[in-house]
Amino acid sequence: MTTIRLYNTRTRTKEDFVPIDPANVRMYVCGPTVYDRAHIGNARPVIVFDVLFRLLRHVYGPDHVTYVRNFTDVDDKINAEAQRRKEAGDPRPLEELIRERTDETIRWYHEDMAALGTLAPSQEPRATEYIGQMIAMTQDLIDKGHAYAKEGHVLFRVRSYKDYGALSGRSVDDMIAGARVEVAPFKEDPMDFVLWKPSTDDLPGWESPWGRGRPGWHIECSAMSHELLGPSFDIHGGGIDLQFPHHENEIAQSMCAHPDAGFAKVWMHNEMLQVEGKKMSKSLGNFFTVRDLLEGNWSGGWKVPGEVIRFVYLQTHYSKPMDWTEEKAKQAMETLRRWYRFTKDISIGELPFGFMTSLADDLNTAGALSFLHAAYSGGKHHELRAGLEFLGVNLTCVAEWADPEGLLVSLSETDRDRVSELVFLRHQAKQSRDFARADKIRDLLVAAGVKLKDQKDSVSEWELSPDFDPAKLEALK
RNA sequence: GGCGGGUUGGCGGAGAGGUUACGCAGCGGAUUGCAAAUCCGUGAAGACCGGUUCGAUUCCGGUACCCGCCUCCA
Repeated sequence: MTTIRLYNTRTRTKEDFVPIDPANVRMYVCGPTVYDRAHIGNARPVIVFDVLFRLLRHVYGPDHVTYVRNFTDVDDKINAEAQRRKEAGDPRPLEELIRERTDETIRWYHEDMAALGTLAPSQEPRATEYIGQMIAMTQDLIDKGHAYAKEGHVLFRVRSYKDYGALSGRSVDDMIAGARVEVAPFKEDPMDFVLWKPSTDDLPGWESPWGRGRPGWHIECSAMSHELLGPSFDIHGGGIDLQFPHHENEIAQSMCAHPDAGFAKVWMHNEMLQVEGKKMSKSLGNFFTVRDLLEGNWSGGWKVPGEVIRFVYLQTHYSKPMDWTEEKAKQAMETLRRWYRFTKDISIGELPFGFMTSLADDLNTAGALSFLHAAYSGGKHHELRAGLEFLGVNLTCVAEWADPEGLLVSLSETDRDRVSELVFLRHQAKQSRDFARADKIRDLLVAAGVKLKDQKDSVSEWELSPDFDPAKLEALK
């Protein structure tokens, strides 16, 4: 059996992965707050842990892996958007507006992530459907002396968990020294964090022993992972920016509520994504959603197929910062296009030599890809295909933009005749050795997005680029 | 200020204490009327300064620079 090795943030070492129960390998990944379209940074953990999900299913069997990824659907940004709609004149109650907004955002999320070739997790719990469990866990933490209620809030007593800060390598005292937060007066300790907070009438809220309110951010992951995966499970994943405070607080809550269980064994964190070397931000104009890329609504200006986006992400190890650049996207597209031609009609073979070893070595997707290149240049196209399938690069989807015949389907009769005519005219010009004319026609066709493949004696074969523009064919007299 | 991560050839990007990463671009060649596409071949690296070692880009220490987190952003 393949031994998977994973870098564990908790121990800061790469370890052999040994599941608690090989018959049910359990993974929890922090999912999105559903207030808007997912941006391309959100897509990174989704792709990274999708690859891990596929690897685990391969090694332990598809029915022996449980992957939970949550939706945070209680959040101030969601509330703000719902309130904006209400103020705009929508007469419906706030709760309904919120539900509509989160339902819509979840639908978008599913569409966009599916376009990236990711499998659906086993379960996708919504925070609002686990409020009862959160209240119960909060009460349990109070009962055990790890939390206290004050002025409608419930706060976690950080000093009651001796290992607080272990995951992110901080001590409570250091954090207080460097803290820039204003400390609420009802906190016993500046680092204590909220498990429950009161809601005003214009905010969504749930009845609780501490009055009408809503949960703090961190408790949802503790409550839902416990409910769906049990008090201990194998892998907990998310972006490195969640390491502190979110994951630190999750550990504190869960370890204090279930002291002997150990909570998550392996903690994995993906590094952040940049765009053209800079942090992605709306003010820099380099902020893109996945949908923006898919629809060509970004600085590159062209539609980036989901498989291409996925391929670009796979080229960088998850633990390193990744830079999204147009150049990378172009190269990835060319590589996939070339590979597609040689794999489309080929059966799935064995995985290429070295492929699985790389992937099992802390998810070295970039290394695994190099073995795909080797399979390609070695003529082992059925192995190349197997590797692509394994990584979730769906050739059926690639066909939509890489298959010349597929592109021709959408070509009108007139345009097809026009292209054929020009290709034939060029052929005639070549026959009569009028190379000036032949080259002029060639330049026109290329500019219009027609790719020519010259044959020895017969008329050239041709196919279309995705950017084919029939209007440009009219330039020739 | 505290904590964490990074720095590899023109660009992107991996592994390994000593032997070619790989991809793109470049260069040379095959092919072509010339190109494109395709194929073959090929030069080029390890931020800086020390240390360990027979030998380090790979291990250890320091310096510089970059990035992230510390503010419910993956």
